[in-house]
Amino acid sequence: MKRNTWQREAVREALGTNEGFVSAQSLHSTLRETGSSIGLATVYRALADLAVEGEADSLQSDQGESLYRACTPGQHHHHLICRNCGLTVEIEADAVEAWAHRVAADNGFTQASHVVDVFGLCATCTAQAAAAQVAPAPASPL
Amino acid sequence: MKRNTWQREAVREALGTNEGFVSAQSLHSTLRETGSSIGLATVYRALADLAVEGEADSLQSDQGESLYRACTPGQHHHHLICRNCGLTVEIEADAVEAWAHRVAADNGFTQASHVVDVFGLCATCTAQAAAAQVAPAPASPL
DNA sequence: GTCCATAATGAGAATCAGAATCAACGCGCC
DNA sequence: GGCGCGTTGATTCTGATTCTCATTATGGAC
Repeated sequence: MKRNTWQREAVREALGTNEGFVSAQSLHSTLRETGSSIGLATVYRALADLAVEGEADSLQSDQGESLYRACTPGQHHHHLICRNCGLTVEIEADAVEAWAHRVAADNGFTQASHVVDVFGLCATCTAQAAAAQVAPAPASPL
Repeated sequence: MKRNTWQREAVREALGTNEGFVSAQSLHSTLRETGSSIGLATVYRALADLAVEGEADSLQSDQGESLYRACTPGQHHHHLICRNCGLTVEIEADAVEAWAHRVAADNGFTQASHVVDVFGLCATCTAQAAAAQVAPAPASPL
């Protein structure tokens, strides 16, 4: 039987208030900062559970950390992620789904699953980067 | 200046003789088994260099390990990977490239890059799995 | 061929994310 | 309210990867 604990709820809520992907470690710090006495192991367990139940998406950061984010349950989708601020947009990819299955079948593969994530700079961060371009770091003047 | 050492060459060669993705750890063991005295740190450095130079592809396994594989340099491509035996097929994905850029642009994102990998069971492993189905592990007989 | 500066190496320590352990706690059912 | 057992959290452990630093050996100059 699955029990409903405030810790699990706190993790779910903390995840929901975040618009981008967060690591288990930083989610734990955040919860501790809000006065919660939740343990790190519990955060890991709760996140793993949420991911299994389809209430959270997970992906690996460049550094190999697992990052999590609340998502629409029971629906397969992909992400468009700002590599600067972490802003995440859920995108549908029916075309890519079909393509992935076709490619797999063409090569004799069965039980195809796929990882499709798009990284970029969101409009805000693009604007900021453009502003920074006004005073770029000078190249070696030699 | 980049120097040419036999260690770096050994890593490149070991990577090339492998048809699937291998972890740094197992590549190191393999090299030691062949009598090489190469160090683990060196294997990591060599793999990181190869990845930067585009001579190797890397991805994260389920367990968070970094896996590497020799690849055609200077060419963007994706992978169809057998989740049982690790067999890897390079696939082209022009359609997906275009789709990724369009989706990014539609959402105001710039500098789009993407991660597209397809996992499945290769023909061989599918056949093996089917054979195993003949004598499945019995469910609880109660 | 020899010399030299320095990039690269390798053994081991350090670091870090995450999993495992286990006694204590507390939720849900009776 | 009592009980059983699922959950928690402090701690320890593990395993991958990175860092450190003395040593080695490459490649260019001569």
